[in-house]
Amino acid sequence: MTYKSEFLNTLNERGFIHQCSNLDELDKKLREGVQSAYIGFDATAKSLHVGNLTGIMMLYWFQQCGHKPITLMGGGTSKIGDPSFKDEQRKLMDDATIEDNMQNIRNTCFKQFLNYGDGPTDALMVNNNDWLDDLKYLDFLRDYGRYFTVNRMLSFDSVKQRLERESPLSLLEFNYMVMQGYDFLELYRNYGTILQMGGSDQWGNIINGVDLAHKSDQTQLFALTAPLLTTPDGKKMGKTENGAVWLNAEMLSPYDYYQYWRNVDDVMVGTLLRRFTILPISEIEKLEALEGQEINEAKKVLAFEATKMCHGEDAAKNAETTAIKTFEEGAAGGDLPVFEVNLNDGILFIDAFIESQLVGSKGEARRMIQQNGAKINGESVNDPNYKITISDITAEDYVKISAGKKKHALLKRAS
RNA sequence: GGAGGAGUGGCAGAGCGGUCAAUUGCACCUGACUGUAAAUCAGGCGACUUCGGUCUACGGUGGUUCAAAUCCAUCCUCCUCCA
Repeated sequence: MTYKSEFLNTLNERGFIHQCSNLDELDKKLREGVQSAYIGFDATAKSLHVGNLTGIMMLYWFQQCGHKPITLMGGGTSKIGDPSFKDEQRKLMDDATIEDNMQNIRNTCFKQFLNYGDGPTDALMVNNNDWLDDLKYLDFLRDYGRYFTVNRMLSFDSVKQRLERESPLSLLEFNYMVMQGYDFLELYRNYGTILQMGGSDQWGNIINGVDLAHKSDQTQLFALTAPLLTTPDGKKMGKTENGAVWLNAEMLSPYDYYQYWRNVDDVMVGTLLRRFTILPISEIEKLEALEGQEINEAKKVLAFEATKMCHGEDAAKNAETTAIKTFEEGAAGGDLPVFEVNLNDGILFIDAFIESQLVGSKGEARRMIQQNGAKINGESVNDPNYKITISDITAEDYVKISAGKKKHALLKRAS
């Protein structure tokens, strides 16, 4: 299927389109001139993670195609908590924390992908707290509450799941979808925003806004969702053993970010290249065609390009160099975490593990050593009481310790 | 407000006075095989340890007992039915 608008064509060939409330009409609108679209983001952490990247990329392309992207921060809704597919209630947050998170997200995450400013196609960041905070309960119920039926709200997957699991769903959280629907209306009225995008799990919430605008303002707004990324065994993307894959370099180093992409499943490579790099489709098709061991080449490109998008070209190059040194030459690269220790007195291998945060406890370190997973300068060491001293320092003036094959750290002597 | 039921490790879910740091599945970690992949196989999976043990844990708090995740009381939370 081809579209008339550049935006939809781009999204389509890159695998971003899952559901749309009215594709033809949206296609037409997008050709009529500059439009604005938004995606809502959570402000519960001080960084976004790769789970948000699909949305960010959609806004990226939206802007590249000559439109105005709006990033809506859920400052107000963060006070409530999205019940979608969560088993437990989210903890509530105070204003100061939320505000702090928002600034962080804007300056470290969005900035790499979107151009903010005052121009017609410059990105805009708004906080729904600005209008939600002042709502008067009775007025709101009278003006908008009448457009929502509980019957329908109960039929949403996000709610159904919660009820089926007999997990508590408070009225507070139940209201989340009403708030989110109202956001859309508010953005339409203030900025003429006609489109809300998101992951397919947000479909219900988005449609709420579309319906609300239709009923209250007799206008047609649009919903567009992207397929949720899952690995072949059905797991959600974006989590590692250690938690979320953050976009903020302070919370996850560019090297680790690079490694995340470098280690994705074979079968995901094509999808991810389309979605998270801006390489021309023709080039992606070539990379996708690689088989067997050669897929690694495609993964390197993916890792490099994705890291470049998020952290810039220099950081991507450093990460790549470190990866090559570490994995292909068995040496060590500059991006590995470095810890200064007093090597004159020596340090127990086990303690060095703890110190470098490669493991969480001494017991775990012992296990690692017993199971042959612990290495010093690439050599397995089986003695749990081994003491690292100056004699372990390599010609490059460091000691490399490894937990398993992928986690490495450098020890340097404290000066 | 009334009557029942339930709260166990990241999740699911056994145990129902000692042999329980707690069966099992999923998740996770390490090793082998590979390609920094997947699948498969082997081992591991509370903390500390002089590897003998020690400590903290089965919603909270008290209690019974030589001994409690298991019994009692009370509080909290959730579920179902009734008002």
